[in-house]
Amino acid sequence: MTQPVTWQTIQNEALRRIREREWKPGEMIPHEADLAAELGCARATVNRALRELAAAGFLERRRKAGTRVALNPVRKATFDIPIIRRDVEGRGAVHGYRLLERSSAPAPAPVTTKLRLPARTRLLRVSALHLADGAPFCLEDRWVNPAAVPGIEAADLSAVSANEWLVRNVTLSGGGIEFFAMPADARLAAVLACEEGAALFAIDRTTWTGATPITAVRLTYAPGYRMVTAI
Amino acid sequence: MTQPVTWQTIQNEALRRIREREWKPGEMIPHEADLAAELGCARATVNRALRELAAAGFLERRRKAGTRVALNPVRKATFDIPIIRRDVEGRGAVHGYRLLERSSAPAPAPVTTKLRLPARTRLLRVSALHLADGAPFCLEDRWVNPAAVPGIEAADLSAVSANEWLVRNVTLSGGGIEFFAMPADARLAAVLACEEGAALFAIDRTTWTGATPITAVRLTYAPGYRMVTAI
DNA sequence: CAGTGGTCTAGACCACGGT
DNA sequence: CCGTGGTCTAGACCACTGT
Repeated sequence: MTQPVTWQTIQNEALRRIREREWKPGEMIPHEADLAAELGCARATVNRALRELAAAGFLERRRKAGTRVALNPVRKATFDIPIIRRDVEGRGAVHGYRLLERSSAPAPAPVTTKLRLPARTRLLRVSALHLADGAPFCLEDRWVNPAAVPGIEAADLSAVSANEWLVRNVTLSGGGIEFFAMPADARLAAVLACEEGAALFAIDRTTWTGATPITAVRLTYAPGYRMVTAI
Repeated sequence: MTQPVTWQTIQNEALRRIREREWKPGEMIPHEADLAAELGCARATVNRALRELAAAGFLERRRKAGTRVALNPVRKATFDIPIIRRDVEGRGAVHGYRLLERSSAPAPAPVTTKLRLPARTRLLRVSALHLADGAPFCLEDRWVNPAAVPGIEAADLSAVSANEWLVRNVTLSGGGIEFFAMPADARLAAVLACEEGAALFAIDRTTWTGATPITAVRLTYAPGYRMVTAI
């Protein structure tokens, strides 16, 4: 009944020892070589198991110092940020999309600052409303740097959302995300069909390709939206 | 000037090829063995580089089918969920803590449902306010399953927050998180020193050890709070 | 300086799953 | 069936860092 030793076997064993306090928080655990010998596998296997536990925040590893059980395990939550259509469909609803506005205009200061562009740079502005089963779901307010995204000027954003177009056509990139709550102003209340002052969940996202700013977007969700994940 | 080949070298090269459309979305990429030969390294090195790219959502890998560039790269955002004291201190403020309530009571239905406990199970209820530089920062409303957490009945939660006590004394193995916005009711407005109806950012979290429910907590943040991360 | 984790290599076997 | 990724091994060298 002894199953073959894989790195997951080792990982589960390590987790068990942490959970059952055989290895106590803050305490050093045996070296990779010792564990390999004890558990009857190669050091590389132990390494992979422990490396991932360290990445997940359960262990802290340093060269020479060794490995210890994390004292304050930082819980990490990973969110998938799907394109909105998928999000809607994942909730079992039919996705709808309405392009509200598309223009070129000097971007307001908060946007240019976040994208580190000169003040009042002309950017492409796209506003669109996402619907779930016909009801307002999420307002997408976006500013795109056309210099960094050739082709978007010509793209038909009435059929495919800018969100989706960018995911499909723009290079990989990094960026930042902020989650927060904000009250509905008159415009939001009208578009999202809620009362003025209603508490709305919102996401600000900026996207880059290397040092080139691509887009800044604010997604404002209709009341009741919850962003869910597992730890 | 040729630097030693590490898995990160390979990973960057792969990212470059994806970014510059040498490998197009949906397209198959060369096999591990071919890449290893081309890039002058062992297959295991290529494997690690590509495996992590697949985990990050850039590639899709299947046995026999091979590896292809993801068509809809799912953006993933990872949040560190620190203990609140650290969060406050990380913002350059002094953390304060006030225990508001501590009692034992039958938990309301939403809580017992989420924790999959019988209706009206008696749980330990802890309410506490976290302060940043003396101003209300976050209200912690928590229900703890005392059967699963021996020792908490005797713990002094006026000095250390329940949040921190649990992190230190229980091994949390899993759970769920939900982020949302909600309006301040009368109690929240009073405690967080904001107006009734103000838009507040809130987090519902449930925690488990294996199949045993440990705790359900709602963290409600004072207006203006933003949860920030990088992609 | 010396111990520990980080990584690479070359070879091997296996499980999955298209064909 | 058999190609592809998934993983293990044994040995090796290296980088970092505490002492």
